[in-house]
Amino acid sequence: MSSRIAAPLPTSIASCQHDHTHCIATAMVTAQEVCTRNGARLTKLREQVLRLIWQSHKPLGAYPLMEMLAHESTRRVAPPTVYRALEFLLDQGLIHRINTLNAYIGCTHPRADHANNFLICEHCGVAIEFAADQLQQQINNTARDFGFSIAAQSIELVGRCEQCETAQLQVNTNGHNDMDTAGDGDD
Amino acid sequence: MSSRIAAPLPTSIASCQHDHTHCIATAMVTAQEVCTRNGARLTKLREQVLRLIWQSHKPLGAYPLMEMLAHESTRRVAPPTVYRALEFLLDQGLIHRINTLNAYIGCTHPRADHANNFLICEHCGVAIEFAADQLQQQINNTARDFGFSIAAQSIELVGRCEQCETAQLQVNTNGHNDMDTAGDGDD
DNA sequence: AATATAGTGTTATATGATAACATAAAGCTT
DNA sequence: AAGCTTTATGTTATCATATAACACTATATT
Repeated sequence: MSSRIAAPLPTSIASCQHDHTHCIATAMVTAQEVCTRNGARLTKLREQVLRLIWQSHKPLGAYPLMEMLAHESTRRVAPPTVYRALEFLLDQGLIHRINTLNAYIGCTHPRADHANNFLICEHCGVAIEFAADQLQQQINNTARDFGFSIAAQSIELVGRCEQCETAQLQVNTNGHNDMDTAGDGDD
Repeated sequence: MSSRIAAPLPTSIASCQHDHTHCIATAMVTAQEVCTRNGARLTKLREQVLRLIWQSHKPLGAYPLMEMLAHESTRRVAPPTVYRALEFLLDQGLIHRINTLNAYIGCTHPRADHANNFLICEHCGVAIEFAADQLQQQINNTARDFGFSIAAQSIELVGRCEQCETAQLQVNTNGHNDMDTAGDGDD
């Protein structure tokens, strides 16, 4: 098996069995640490945006996020407000942008090298960040072969996560769809 | 060295030394073959769009493409016209979409498995499609480890191609920039 | 307190993509 | 070839994503 990032286990993320309150809490503490170390300010707005992004393990678009913000504060929130917060969080390595979806997701290991590698389930919407040493080695080899120096890397694998794939097989076998509402249940 | 796709050699693409007329000609012939085999129609418009995309090895946005079309035909061309042609060409595997850039580029090996792997030079704008067996193997391993089944894959490495990196080093050494106009010279 | 810097609010607009419906062209059937 | 069906393109309107420019406010520094 290839190496993975540590906790929380991605399979448990996808399986909706994990304590997501813990995910959020950890992320917020880590975020504060990262910002402090970088001499950056995790303002109220930025923290609010990060928390909203962490509401689930599904990538969140800027405009849905904007509406959530507006809903929380009863004031109007314009695009630049959101995009500036997103830019800050991206710069700090606290979130990633999923190019395939034009959406944003919390980084599960903000301290490590900031590769941008995701498994994206097209059924339940969950995006699982992964790191794999051997894979990274091959990436580096490829770049080296071409004399290419990498500044940013994005690997996005779109398909079906284990849970949805299994459920889908059941559909094929049973003749009815157990997963009709699966897409609505966050994390 | 990792395995690569066959001709034309990516390094020669980036070096602006290759016979790009040949690239275009080959692409158009292959496109016709692919369409014929698939029972699809490479209409005048679609061929025109494919040819325009193949004008360079730099990803081309839909709107620039639209203007080029309008310029060629003196009639107005609306977005759907372009996007439908792009969709067709994507379906046939004749072009790729570069998610990082919201842009489109000709596929250099439309017959092979349709991975979407690119080295994108942020200096000269050229995108080099690559295939590497060992890398692909690691991708597959990673997916397997997570029980994830891949439907579509996109690897985008952004950085500097060999030529631009070398030129940049010269800048650092000489104290002046030899590459000021490099971004303008297509392939 | 005065000043500088960083962050946020606000308006307008750029950029990328699609929905819905109308028209035209190509392929089939007789 | 005439009529029908299917596919492709034209056209208008609109949605979705993102940024530019400038005003104002809060925070940090002196």
